Amino acid sequence: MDAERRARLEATTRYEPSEVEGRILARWLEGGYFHPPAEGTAADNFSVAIPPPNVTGALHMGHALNSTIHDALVRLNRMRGRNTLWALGTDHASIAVHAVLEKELRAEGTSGHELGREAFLERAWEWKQKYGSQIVEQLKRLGASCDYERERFTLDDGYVRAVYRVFVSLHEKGHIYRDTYMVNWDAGSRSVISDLEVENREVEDTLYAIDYPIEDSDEVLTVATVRPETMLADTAVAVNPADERYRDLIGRQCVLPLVGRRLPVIADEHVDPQFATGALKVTPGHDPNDFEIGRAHGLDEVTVIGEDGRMTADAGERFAGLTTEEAREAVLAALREQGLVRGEEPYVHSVPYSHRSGERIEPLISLQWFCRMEELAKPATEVVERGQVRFVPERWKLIYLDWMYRLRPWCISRQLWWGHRLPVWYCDACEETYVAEAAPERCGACEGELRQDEDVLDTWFSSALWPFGVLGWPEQTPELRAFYPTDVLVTARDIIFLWVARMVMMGFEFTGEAPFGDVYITSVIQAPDGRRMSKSLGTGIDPLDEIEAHGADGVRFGLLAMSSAQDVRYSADRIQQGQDLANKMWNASRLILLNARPDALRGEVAGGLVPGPRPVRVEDRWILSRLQEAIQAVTRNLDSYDFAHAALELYRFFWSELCDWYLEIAKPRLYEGEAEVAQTLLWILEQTLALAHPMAPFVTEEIYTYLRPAAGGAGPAMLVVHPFPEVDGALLDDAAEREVEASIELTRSVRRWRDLVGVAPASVLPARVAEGGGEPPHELVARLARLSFDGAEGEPLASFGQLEILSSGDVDASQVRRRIAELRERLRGEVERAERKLDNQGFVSNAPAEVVEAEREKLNAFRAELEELQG
RNA sequence: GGGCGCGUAGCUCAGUGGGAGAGCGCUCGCUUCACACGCGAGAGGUCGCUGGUUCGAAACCAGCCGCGCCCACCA
Repeated sequence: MDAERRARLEATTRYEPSEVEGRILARWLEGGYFHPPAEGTAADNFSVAIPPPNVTGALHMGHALNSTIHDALVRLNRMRGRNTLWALGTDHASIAVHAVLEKELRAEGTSGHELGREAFLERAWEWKQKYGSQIVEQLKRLGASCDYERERFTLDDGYVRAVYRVFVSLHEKGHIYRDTYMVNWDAGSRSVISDLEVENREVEDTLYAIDYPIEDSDEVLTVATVRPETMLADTAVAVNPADERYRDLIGRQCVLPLVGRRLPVIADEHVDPQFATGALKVTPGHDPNDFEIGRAHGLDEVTVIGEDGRMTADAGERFAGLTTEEAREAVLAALREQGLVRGEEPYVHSVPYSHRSGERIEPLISLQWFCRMEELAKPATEVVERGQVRFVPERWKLIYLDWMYRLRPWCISRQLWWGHRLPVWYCDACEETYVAEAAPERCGACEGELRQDEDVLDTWFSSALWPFGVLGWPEQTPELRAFYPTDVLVTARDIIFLWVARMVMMGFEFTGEAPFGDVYITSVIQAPDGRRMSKSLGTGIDPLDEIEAHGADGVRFGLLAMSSAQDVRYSADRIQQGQDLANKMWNASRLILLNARPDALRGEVAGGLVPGPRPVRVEDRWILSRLQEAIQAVTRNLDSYDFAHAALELYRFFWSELCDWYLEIAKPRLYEGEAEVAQTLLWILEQTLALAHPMAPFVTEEIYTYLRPAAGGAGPAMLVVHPFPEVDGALLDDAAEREVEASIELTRSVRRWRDLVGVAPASVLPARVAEGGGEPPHELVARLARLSFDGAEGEPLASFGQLEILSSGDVDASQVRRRIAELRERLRGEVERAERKLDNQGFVSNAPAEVVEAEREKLNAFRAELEELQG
């Protein structure tokens, strides 16, 4: 280390993330560490594909958690020496882009409609060029080691080819078809949306009872509805076939009020005789349930509500042009005039809303493209049933399967412009339809002009191809060979159906295998008060602000530490804990690096950087053994997706064992220039940095820039490609652990005593080892508990095992006696409790032998301690 | 209507059959030559309630109370 760097290290008593992170990131990128060669096989390599963020998106807490988890896994595997790819890309996000641009255009006093398709798309591309890479830059801030040189966008030419290939193939197989069917119309985005994009909300409405006169009689049939305006499209009235009350009416006609249409009274099992009057007005054009009934009975499908959410001309002159709410009032007023409103009552029920625009869904009959799911679902269901695709936590498996078992056709066309325009052409002259990857020139039948379908595909249609699309499929690219299938998918539970299930289906259909092995479902991070984190509620916390304030490592550690199988509230304390850990690592490293003499290093370097450790004392063997346990625990936790425990185990080892005890114990030897302890410390530091790197990459990499020259520069150029530590069984040492832990306990006892008795912290107390007491207490106790064994004589004030503390000027003897009495009392209680337990025959005979044995040992220990206090 | 999950220290959460844990907060004490984003010591819990299984339950079972989420075409 040159003098200047050394001086800087000495002066920097606080780790400054903002000063470090940009510099370290640049070196990773320059070094090409995130850009693996497309070599080897997917079985040997490690790969993941990022859930492609929306181009409109800014990094939110969900991305931050997801990316931190991805990155921990990616870095872990890269350090294990696997050829590792984190495939990166962004999603075109039709609806979101439309929403953003429409807002801009409105501000300019125009609209997409006025602009027209071509100009709108031009504008969308401009917008994408300008803002689309924002989130990618933000991922870098987090330290995400994606392959930034292989970035994909779902509207790239290659990706479009993949989408078209899939569409055409599914069409050829008969899975994709065009049909007139009831769909979820979202007047907000002016498009149809899929069932999955609909959310049902509890709404308080009014249930109206309306009299429908029966033809050629004075009787009426009373129906119940919350949407009186839809009566204008009624084409029947239905009753349950088993309902005695109405049996005679079946086959007769009602006269639809206000309209005058004849409505047959039909019998259908769907009708619940218990509900309201047991008579259902049937509106096949505007209610999904009625649509089914209508199709079953061959009823007319009348439409009175248009795609703009307003009443159409077919609603009649009085109502045409009104919104549905206005129409409802107008219809009710007209019915009241005729005395046909029989009753009204408050009624709570669930109503569909668009998850995209937030507007109420209007069920409409529309000509759309659909994808049948039965065939596609088969292998995707089996593979999860068999556990070849494994959900973590496992409970999501049931939820996935439950959905797969009752899949319905997926409406895949959208009335938008930004996206993959359907590869479908129509000939208006002869009504031929062409589905092809490339536009046909003319109609093959009549040579007529062709017109391409105006619609684009559901954004999730293209996302479903992501794991192989991102690797260049349908071309047989080297990337595809090297990295498909991927190893694990990490995502949030809200897109298990929208995305995960569809990827599995498409994976099987087009590559013959599942696109990933494990599916890890992350926590959802809520606001600290337990509400949803959202911009509109004002409950969002910006990860970039947090990175700014606490450093990327702090944010990463905090997110991992708070992650769980449950949803969790955002914990600022956990982030702070991570920041503190980074600072602690920095300062512990300073202690070692500034005091270890590099010329002291001896021995061979194997794999890493520092020659193996040179333990000479029991505490050296102790910390090396503890380090092995920590490596084992962290590794196991990372491999089993238990990130919180991985993070907290690292913290515990580093702070509570390495810093609190070993560094304090070893310090004097380090200052004295002992070569062995210096080497041991440098080796432990190297191992620990590598262990922590997947979770806290920046601070560990920064420290490595000091460690490497200090250690002679033999190892890997950067920590990012340093071998991940492996447990060395030869370093596990139970005897050393027991011995040092006993010393730690002794130290704690002495400190507790000092504190209680009120000895000044700085004063060193005379102490000795009781006669015939065997081995003297370890010298580390003397240092850590501030005792001196310089042969002083005197009365013992207190004893801890063989250790006696002698009276001196600083101690109040009466206070000491009182405390000792209390301690004895407590120990007697412990002895009694243990004795009682061991007297319990049930316990002794039924509990496992080692449990009983452990209890006996405890009892003996308490008895011994008590005995010692008697002196 | 069906399903999933949660209720543990003041707060946020671990712990899933052998004597209640972490971080923060709180109290007391420390400019101890890596770190005050620090060091040492401590207080604080009838583990939602009621029953059961067990020698032993925070953990397993049943019921109840409270909270959250997902799925579902009863107007």
